[in-house]
Amino acid sequence: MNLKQLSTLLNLSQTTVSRALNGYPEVSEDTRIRVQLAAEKHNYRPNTRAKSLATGRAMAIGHVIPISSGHEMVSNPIFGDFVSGASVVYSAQGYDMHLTMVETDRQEQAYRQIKNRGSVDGIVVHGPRMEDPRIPLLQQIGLPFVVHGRASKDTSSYSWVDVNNRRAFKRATDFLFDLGHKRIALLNGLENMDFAHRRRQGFEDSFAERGLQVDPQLMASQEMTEVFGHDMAKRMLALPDAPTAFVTSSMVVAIGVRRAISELGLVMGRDVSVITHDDCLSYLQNGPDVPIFTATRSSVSEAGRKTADLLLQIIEEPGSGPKTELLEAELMVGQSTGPAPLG
Amino acid sequence: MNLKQLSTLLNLSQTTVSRALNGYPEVSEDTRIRVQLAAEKHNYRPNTRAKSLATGRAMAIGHVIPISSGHEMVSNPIFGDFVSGASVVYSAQGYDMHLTMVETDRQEQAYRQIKNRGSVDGIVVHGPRMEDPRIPLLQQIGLPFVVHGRASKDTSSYSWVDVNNRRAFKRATDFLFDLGHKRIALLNGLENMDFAHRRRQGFEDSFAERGLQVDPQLMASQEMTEVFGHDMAKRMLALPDAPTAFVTSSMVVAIGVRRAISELGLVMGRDVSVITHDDCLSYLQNGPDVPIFTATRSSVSEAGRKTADLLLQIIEEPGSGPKTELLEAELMVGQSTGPAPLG
DNA sequence: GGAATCATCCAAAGCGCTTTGACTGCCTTA
DNA sequence: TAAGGCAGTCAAAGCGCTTTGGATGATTCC
Repeated sequence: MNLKQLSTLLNLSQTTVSRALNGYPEVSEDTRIRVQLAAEKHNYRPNTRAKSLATGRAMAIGHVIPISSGHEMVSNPIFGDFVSGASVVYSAQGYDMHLTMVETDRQEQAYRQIKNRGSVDGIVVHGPRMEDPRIPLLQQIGLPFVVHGRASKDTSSYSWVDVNNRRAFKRATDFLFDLGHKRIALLNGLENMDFAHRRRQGFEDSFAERGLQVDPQLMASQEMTEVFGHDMAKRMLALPDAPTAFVTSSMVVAIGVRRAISELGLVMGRDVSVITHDDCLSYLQNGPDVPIFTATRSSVSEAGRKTADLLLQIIEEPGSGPKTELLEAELMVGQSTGPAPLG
Repeated sequence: MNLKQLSTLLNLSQTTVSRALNGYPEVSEDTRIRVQLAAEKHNYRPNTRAKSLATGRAMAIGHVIPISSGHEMVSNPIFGDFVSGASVVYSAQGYDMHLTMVETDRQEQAYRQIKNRGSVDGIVVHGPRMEDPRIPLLQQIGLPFVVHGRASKDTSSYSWVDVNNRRAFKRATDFLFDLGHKRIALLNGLENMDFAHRRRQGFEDSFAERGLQVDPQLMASQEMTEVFGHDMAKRMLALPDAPTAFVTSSMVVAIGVRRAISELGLVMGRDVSVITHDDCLSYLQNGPDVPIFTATRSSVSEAGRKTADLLLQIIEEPGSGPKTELLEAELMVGQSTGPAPLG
């Protein structure tokens, strides 16, 4: 059933039917109701492609996920939750969501293509690097966008939604210092990712405030996997001057650390403390009542919602300038931290 | 830059330019090259919406993810990897991917809407239940689809890609029996999900083959979280006649079991054995050399690729009948299993 | 030499929708 | 009573592309 059929069926012009359905005032209440009923009855929906051709609005948002082409591509575990947060906003406002996964080295082409094909009104940029060419590119080609995260080295103004990673990791480290820990290790994500760099800064801020130096042996930075957490923790705990506390960048890494700790016959929270960042992933919850891990917590699905909100605002009122939102992480005390062991 | 501009620029008709770019023979090699060069230079891409309006092909595939509306929606951790597998296939063949997340109770409306709006050529059905109304619905409205998984109670013929869950879980259980275990527990996903039901069948098959009865106390079925694995294992291990082995439905659950085991001062692989199903999620890898967990392994991103392949085949040659693919899981021996402890 | 063939190219219709501009009657207003 | 306003409707243009059904010469064939 399309507009034409529906309109001949009703003995009306396509114009009138269209107006009736889209809530224009130049239609009598009687015919509007008649039209709506008929549309309902025949399950009529305007064809998206025709509609957006005519209006110039795609009513769709693109999400572009960079994937590393080299080895097995690591799909970001955060992604599912982020997207499901965003999708709530989109569907509430009648937008569709398009997904594109692009190898890191084909980014530019991909974004240009997206722009020219005109199938989305705006896009969300995922996984920004410290210096990210996508941002100037998108500004240049004039496609509305919001970044999930930031690109530290980009001083231009653009829209983003980010967690205050630096502050969160400073607070986490402070918390451990306050408990009397002195040897504190950081297991971070890959530091070409912007968020990881900021987290390291927060970690170092805390040391600097106390006039202390970070021991490079106690910092590692890799893909955030369970195995990384385990292996690194095990290696560090075997050092002559082993750490008594760990700060980790994700729950999965913390779980690896926990495994290392228990393999060494130690008890987490007593012999070794662990604080992790917790993205509140739906399938990796941090315990029900008292959390398993003490954590800096910030919901990534919430971030998805906020990002989508911002992007739709920007699209609906162009020229309103860049919008940003900095989310603060909560510091939730769980069972994985305790006072530094004596001696 | 659109077709019209490009063609006036080249002093050619839109027809010729279009044909040149789409590889039709009625164009001289000279002009074809001239056109292609110009298109390249001005970064021309045909507008997707116009193109699909004209051709009737959307060149896009929809993925519809059911989300439970009630509590915090649990986004499937599998989803990211599945989708990234599928997206490789799509982009290789010039298809886009559309994502829709729909509350479970609004499914029917959503699918009808997708069909009528005509923005996709086919869809992938995620998370089938044992008796899933989406399958007859899609058959009725005539939208090509492939199910990731199966709906046991639906006897009609439709296309699907699935892991042989029943066989995998039978083999896992057999393996434990062969190691001398007698008290074996199953920590399963929600059993209204088809895959979970099949896994339970496999588990029970193994018992039946030995003339044994499953102890209902040793079976649990819930959302597959770490906390579920931990709490359930702890409860079961406290039973007078505690299990010596666990079969779990996901790595995350197995990790919870591991925590329970070590909290009780036991050693996994010696005092208690664990076999899990491993979806080969990119961010939750099961150890590098010798896997941490003995596991039935089947890559979900591979399943994504296969599903996408099938769906595109179905779309390109309609009427070729339903296609199916049953993937066998490998049984990988790791460090989490060993002979049943004596006494 | 005229007809038939072929290689190239083009004008125009059409995909399903929105939107502009115009056209009806009918009701006010001066 | 004539002019103006208004509510309700419609025909047609246009969004950017593909595709049908010719055109136009150039080439070949009898």
